[in-house]
Amino acid sequence: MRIVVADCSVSYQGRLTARLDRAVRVLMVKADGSVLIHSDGGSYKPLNWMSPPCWLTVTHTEPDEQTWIVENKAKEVLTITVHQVHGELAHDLGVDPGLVKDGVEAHLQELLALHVGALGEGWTLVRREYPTAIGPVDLLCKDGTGASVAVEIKRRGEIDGVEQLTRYLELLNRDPLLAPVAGVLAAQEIKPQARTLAEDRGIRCLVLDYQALKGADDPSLRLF
Amino acid sequence: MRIVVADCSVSYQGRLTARLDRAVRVLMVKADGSVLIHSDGGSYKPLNWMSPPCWLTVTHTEPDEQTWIVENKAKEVLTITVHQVHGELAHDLGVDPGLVKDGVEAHLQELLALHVGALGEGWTLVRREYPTAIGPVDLLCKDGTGASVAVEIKRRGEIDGVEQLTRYLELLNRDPLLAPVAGVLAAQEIKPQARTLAEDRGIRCLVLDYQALKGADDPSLRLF
DNA sequence: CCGTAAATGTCGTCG
DNA sequence: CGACGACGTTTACGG
Repeated sequence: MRIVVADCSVSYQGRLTARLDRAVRVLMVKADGSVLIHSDGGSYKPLNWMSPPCWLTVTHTEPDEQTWIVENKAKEVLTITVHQVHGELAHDLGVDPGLVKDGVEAHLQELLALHVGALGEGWTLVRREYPTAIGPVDLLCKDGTGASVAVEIKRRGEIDGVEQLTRYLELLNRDPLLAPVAGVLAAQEIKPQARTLAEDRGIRCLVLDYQALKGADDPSLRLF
Repeated sequence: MRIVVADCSVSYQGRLTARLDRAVRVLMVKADGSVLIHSDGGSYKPLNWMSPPCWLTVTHTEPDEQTWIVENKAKEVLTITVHQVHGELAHDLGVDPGLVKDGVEAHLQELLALHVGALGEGWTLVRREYPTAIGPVDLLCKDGTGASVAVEIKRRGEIDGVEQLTRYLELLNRDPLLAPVAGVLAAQEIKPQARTLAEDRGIRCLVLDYQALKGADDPSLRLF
């Protein structure tokens, strides 16, 4: 990793054409050759960048000026003209152990698959990732009466999730072995608009309590 | 902007729970208090971060150890334990003039509006950005027989685009002066799932050749 | 390797 | 401020 604070101009030619006029910025060159150009604001997204795999070539066009050219296989080119270097720092970081996450959608699905009874009395799991022509349904279940229910799981329930589930339901209901198939949108948080649309379409909304699901050995599990 | 190369451990509690075990990383502290934690690989996305607006507090828990706590309004907390500092660099960058983009996206609509004949024999343009209650349709056309056709243009045709066009068609078909209105999804690339859904709904899929449209003076223009 | 869905998405625009 | 769509989306996961 090499970090350079420099007065620079930048141009990018690739999926679009973009340019950064001359200013002082931070250039981050990673071990794999990728380059990030950061300003002193915005969010984590750099002003401009080149992702690996890519190759950096530095040339001195003038005594006090460098030109960095970063290219990749797809012929995208990031060109950085370094007018003046204000600071520099380099260090070998080695390989990172990586981020360990907890609480994403996959975990919710896992937990709910394990405790499908939380959806209703006597419910059973048919399978996770039940395949359809347009993609897999998160959970396909049978309710207490043996009727099919498709469950779509989201961290946040929004319009998109309702649309997604609606598409699945439309397809599943064409299968005479399954039909009629009801729908449940399960999420840690459900936006009012999504709830309105879902209920309008006869889809049940269920707010999940992740903590309660995790502590599901606890019989005081509360989902409703 | 302040950059610190440090041996550190990190934890994040907020929309999810995540943790980074001890390793040497680059900590970038921006003028607005936001913090990025980068490793020597991956892409432009940091391993972990806190976006502005947020506030950084540094405490010395032990003589040779700092604890950085970054919090925001939503009570999300990023905690960085700095075990050892290997390098440091600070510089005032000032305000950046920002990225200037030259979009390609709008061009596609422009080009197709000019050469609407490419959609079919005898087609004519009614108008671009034809207004509906839920937003403008990219193109409204008449085909060779005088029937209405709504055209949705995307760089990449995905499910979302089909849903969008479906909503437009539903509205447009309520207008007795227009109905029946057919639909065309036109994109440089159409995903199989989107194609399946579109055709299921009677929406025609059309793959656009940007180069051919650009060289549209050339009578050998081929879209099909 | 390709395709699809998730994301602490981020970022603009528009109501 | 919230909703919606685009993004050089990026990233992870499954066939």
